[in-house]
Amino acid sequence: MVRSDEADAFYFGVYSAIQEIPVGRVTTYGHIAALCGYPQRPRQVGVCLKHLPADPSMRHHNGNVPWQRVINAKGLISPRSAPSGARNQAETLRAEGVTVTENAMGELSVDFDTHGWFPETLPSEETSSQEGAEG
DNA sequence: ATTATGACTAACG
DNA sequence: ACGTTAGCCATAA
Repeated sequence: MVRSDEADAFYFGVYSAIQEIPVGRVTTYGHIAALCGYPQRPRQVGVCLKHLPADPSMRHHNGNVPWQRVINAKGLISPRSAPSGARNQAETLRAEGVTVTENAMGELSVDFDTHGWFPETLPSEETSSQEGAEG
């Protein structure tokens, strides 16, 4: 299933970057895209995730990609993953220690200041790692 | 081949 | 603060 070298590299980069997200942290589609060297293609990150199983509990796929730690730039869990996928995603995040709150409109929100993970580069690419929530 | 859609986001009004 | 517009491009029809 070789789409193209470039696309394949993008997929690989996306999955790799997501796997670098620590337990109890979340980041955004745009940030994953940027880490892969494609800051203008956050949508494609969503496309990559769509290829993964909808059930985060089974995570028996492609290299255990913890896609539940990827949310949108507004700090909300993308409600389109499945009929109740966002709900399921929220439960999985809570199991990892992430505080997920629900708005009056039923939107599932995560506080970036508490759980955000936005390194400038992949920790694996750095000789020394630094991280922390910024505000 | 083209048209439409979408797990997105920054910019603009 | 909120809706609209523009950019992106893999998938699906």
